[in-house]
Amino acid sequence: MRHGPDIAPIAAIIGDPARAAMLVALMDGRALTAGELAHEAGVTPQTASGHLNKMTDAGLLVVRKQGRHRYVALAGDEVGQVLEALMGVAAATGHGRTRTGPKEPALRAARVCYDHLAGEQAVALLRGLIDQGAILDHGDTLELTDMGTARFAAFGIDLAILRKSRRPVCRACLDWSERRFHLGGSLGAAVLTQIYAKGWAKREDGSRVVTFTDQGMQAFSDAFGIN
Amino acid sequence: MRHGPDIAPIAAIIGDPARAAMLVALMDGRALTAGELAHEAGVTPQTASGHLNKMTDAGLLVVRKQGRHRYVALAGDEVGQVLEALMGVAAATGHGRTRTGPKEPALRAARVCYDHLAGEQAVALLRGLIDQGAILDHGDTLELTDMGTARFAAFGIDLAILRKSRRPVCRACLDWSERRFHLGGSLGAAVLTQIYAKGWAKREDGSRVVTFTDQGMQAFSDAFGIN
DNA sequence: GGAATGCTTCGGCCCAGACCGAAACTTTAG
DNA sequence: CTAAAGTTTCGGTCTGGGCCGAAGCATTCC
Repeated sequence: MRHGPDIAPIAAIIGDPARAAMLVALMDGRALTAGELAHEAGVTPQTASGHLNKMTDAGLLVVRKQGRHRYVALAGDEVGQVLEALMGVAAATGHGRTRTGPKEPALRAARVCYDHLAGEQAVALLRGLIDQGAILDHGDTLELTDMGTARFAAFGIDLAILRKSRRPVCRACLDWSERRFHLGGSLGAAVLTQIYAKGWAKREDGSRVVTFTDQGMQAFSDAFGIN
Repeated sequence: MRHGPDIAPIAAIIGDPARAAMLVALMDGRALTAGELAHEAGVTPQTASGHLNKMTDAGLLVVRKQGRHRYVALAGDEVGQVLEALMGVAAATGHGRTRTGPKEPALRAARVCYDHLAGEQAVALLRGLIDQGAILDHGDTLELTDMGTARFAAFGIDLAILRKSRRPVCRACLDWSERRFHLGGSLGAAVLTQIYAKGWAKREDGSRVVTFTDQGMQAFSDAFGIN
């Protein structure tokens, strides 16, 4: 502990099986109630309550009380990124039977990563945007071109609004199943929102899987120049 | 625990203060002996031995026995990336006094990240390489151009050798003090090696700080088109 | 109003695991 | 060969913390 922040307390919090299960359950970006998380982790509500207190105190979660429910969500996409990174190491170092990613093919194809799209489709999306010249990757951050801004405006996303937030608009997020980058940040979140709004895809209940309709997949590919 | 690898055991291992101290001490990329790590973590050798066994079993460390010493190093740059990511969250969520990065200005300017350069200088380096057209950022990975290959050859780095290893040559590594990307991978490591070899800079003992000489800084800036 | 639901606090049990002392083992030094 | 240094294994102690039962607040429903 010569310098830099102390990572042990944070890692210790993630290191408990019940808490890790809760965090993973929250990785789809939804806000869940304390009771749902207790069931998810396989512990009683009073045990879960203690865990949630610890995680909010540590700044990993944010809470919103609403009626008699307590809705909990990940505190930010930074937390989600750490969880994905840990999954990468856990998968790589996992005792022998190293599976490259999720078992279910559906999960590998398209899933939710915190609040944006991940998986094969997401990787293809970013690749298509770069090939089209809508996004430049300038080393430190992804950079949206004017052409890209216009394209997203046509897609129904107003970049001016996104830029007002402190959250980075474009962010390269490492996909632990594909081992490639996909589009994160507020723009990545907005794209997923639009995909839902247009009815191209919907989220499977109780899972991170995102299922595209046939027409949705076609429209998605056309819109972003995939293959 | 619906799907995906189990992150709790890995996080639990990092979550112990003594083990976290050892891992952080190893982040400068050197291989340290078991005794040195015991001292670093403030525990007795026999306690450290147990910790090292756990971490090697988990795949976080690699060991090389040499004489009566046991040299230990991080198992790969993936592990280093997780540690840096955890530092980012620990710094961001750390009780109020959020410092953006290392306190010491020297540490912020240039330091070692696993086995390559990090800090302001490293970020400037990658920026310069991209501006020069030596490296293209193609979304998923950084891509070295032919021009870049020639430039590095002139710098004394043989890319053909680097490409033989399974380790990625170019890798974008997120700098937790600068919050920007710098050059990692085997090429990043080779650059740092050459900087040492040319006498442009040297590592401070017992610290991650890298100190450039005046001429070294000048030569470094000239070589990579910084500012 | 009473009853049900969701969540929290309190108290106590219990176990994993971090720690060290002592001693053995291995390699280098003299 | 003896001595010393580095490391490991064994045995035992002890504390931190995860867990649940019971009870106590809120909020909503009837």
